[in-house]
Parts: sequence; C-alpha cells; structure tokens
Amino acid sequence: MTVSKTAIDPARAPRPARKERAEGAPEAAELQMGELSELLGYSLKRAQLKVFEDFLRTVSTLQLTPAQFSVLLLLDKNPGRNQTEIANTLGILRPNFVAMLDGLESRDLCARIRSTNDRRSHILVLTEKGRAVLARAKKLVASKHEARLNELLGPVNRAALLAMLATIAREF
Amino acid sequence: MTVSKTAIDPARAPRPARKERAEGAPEAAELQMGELSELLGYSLKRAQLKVFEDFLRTVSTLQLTPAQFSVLLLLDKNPGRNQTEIANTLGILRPNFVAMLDGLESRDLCARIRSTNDRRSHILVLTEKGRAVLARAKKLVASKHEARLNELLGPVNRAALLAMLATIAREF
DNA sequence: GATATTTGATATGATGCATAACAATTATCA
DNA sequence: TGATAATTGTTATGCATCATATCAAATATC
Repeated sequence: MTVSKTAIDPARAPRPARKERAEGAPEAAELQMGELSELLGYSLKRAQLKVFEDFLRTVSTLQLTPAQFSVLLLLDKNPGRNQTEIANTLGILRPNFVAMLDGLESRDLCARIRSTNDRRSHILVLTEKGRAVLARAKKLVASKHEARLNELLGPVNRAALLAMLATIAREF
Repeated sequence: MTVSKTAIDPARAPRPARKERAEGAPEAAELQMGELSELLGYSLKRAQLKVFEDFLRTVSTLQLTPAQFSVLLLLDKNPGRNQTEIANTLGILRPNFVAMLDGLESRDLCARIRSTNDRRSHILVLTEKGRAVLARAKKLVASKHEARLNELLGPVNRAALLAMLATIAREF
C-alpha cells in the first residue's frame, strides 16, 4: 500500500449526490414504526433473518445452511430412519427433501441405503465425513453463534426466549 | 346429512396401509430432536412460521399478507414518503417493492403520486379504502391474533419476548 | 455544461415452498 | 391367491420470496 490511511481512491469513493442538509435545516425525520413495534410477527421475522445470517457466517467454512445442519443433526441422533420420517420431523415436504439429500449425498455427508425390510424406502446414514463436518459445525455454532446470543441476552433471558419460542412452535 | 356421525364414507376414508403394530411390539419411537431443541434459530424459524400462518388466517377476509400489512401501517404513520424510504425501512429491496406496490395500488389501497419537489420519486399515500382496510386489519390482528399470543404466553412473557426479539433484530 | 448519483422500473436468476402425478413396492381385503 | 389401495421416493411444475445488474429520467455536483 502506497497510499496514506486517509486517502480516498477517487475511482472508488462516490461523491454524495444528496443535497447537503443546511446546518439549521430540519433533519429528515426517521420513519415512525408505529404499531409495527408491537407486532410480534414482525420482530420475529426480522430476528430470525438476523440469526440465520449469523449462522451462515459462522459455519461459512463448512458451507452448511441451517436446514442442512438440522438434517445432519437429526440423522446423527436417529440412525436407521427413512426420508419420510426425517423430512416430516423437520417440517420439510418429501418432494423438496429429495434435492436436499442429493446435495448432501453428492458431498459425501450422508448416504441412502435401500432398506432390506421395506424396499421402497431409503435408510439414511451419516458418512464418516458427515460426522466429522457435523462435529466441527456443532463446535462453531456453540462457541461463536450461540455464544454471541448468550452475550447479547444473558443466559437466563436466552433460555426464557428459547422456551417461549418452543411453546409457540408447539402450541400456537 | 343422512349419514350418522360415526359412519365412514368408503370412497373418502382410505384404509390404513400401515401394518398394525402388534400389542406387545415396541412402538416406533418418536424421533429425537437432540441439539435441535437448544438451537435458537430453529425454534425461531418454526415459531415465525406458526405466527405468520395465524396472521394469514386472522386477516384472510381482507386478503393481506404480513408484508402488505406492514406497508399499509408504515404508509399510515409516515405520509409523504417515497418508495425507497418505505422499502428501506422494511428491509425490502427497491426492485421487489415495485411489484408489491403494484398489487396494493391495483386494489386501490394506496397510490403513487409524482413528487413536484423531486420528479424522480413517487410519494406514497393510503387511499380512503386503504385506511378502511388497515383499520379493519388492525382490529382483527389485535383482538384475535395478538390476543391469542397473549393467552398462550401471558402479557408479561409476551412483552419480554417482544423486547428480546427486537433486541436481536436491532443489535445482533 | 460535463459527470455522477438517485429513483423507479425491468429483466433475470436462485431459492424456498406447495401440489399433482408416477413407478415400484407393500399392505389390505374379498 | 388375486384385486385393490396405500406408501415411498421421485419428477415436474408453479408460485412467492429474495438478490443482482441494468436502464431512462431526473437531479446533484463539480
């Protein structure tokens, strides 16, 4: 770097095209959120987007989406299940689960095994690599992602939040 | 109705193709959620889906999505703003906001008015019908939707939940 | 006046999500 | 046993959401 810290590359730094607000002029007021601040669904959605964004950043080296992570977790805890069972548990429709499994299988994270018991169904298993990736993902999520949420809310609040969200997901 | 309460229409009632589990046989265990129960993002997502579903049911007579409702709310509280300002505040990208406004405008819920001040921009306003629909929607949402959440969680918990979600949306 | 930015808009692609339909397999029932 | 129905995984398809590049008109900056 031969440029000073404060230098600005004129080719990259766009000049502001907005009229400079005069010193005494009234600043353009922030928009009023109104009843939106009291709408639970609105904050729920925006918080969810933020959390998913952070999740993706956290495990970006492993190239895992939240949905993929949830599949790996479930396969690890529930060996011997077929596609329908895993998909239903996660609220994924069977047709949409096919492409998702194709992705994981093509990366050698899991495998479909024809059941000898019922030859219509595929038993799903984690591969060795799948277990390794899952282990690394779990560590990253716990030490970075969930840890950050713990910092922001505090452990007690975080637990209360989780409990309420689970209640809504279960009973609403 | 000429059928008794317990009668089953054989044309509509599919017979179970699943093998009846023998009395003493081990019941197929419920899937283990494992670490998924501790993953905030997972419960966040599932709760959000439930809340949005209930919102859609609640205002189904008005044919409003959560996003459309949020636009109407914001227009009502912030008259005289243009598309960019409204879209940015709601986290909607300008290109995607165009079709959304087309929908609302075609239903005569809002209108675009060319600004005499800056003839590039459109000032957005609620129509009379838009205000009426918004008023009805607000009543439905408050008396049915939010009321149900209040029942489920209790007012204090609901407020705490809202505060935490807003914190995450703002600072995470 | 020359150049750059902003605004609304269009086109386009990726992704998520939902339904219908199909072949292979298995279960049920007469 | 044979006919019928249900289940499983799959494909095709459509819709909604979301993101980026690009454009013309209008405005701001230099």
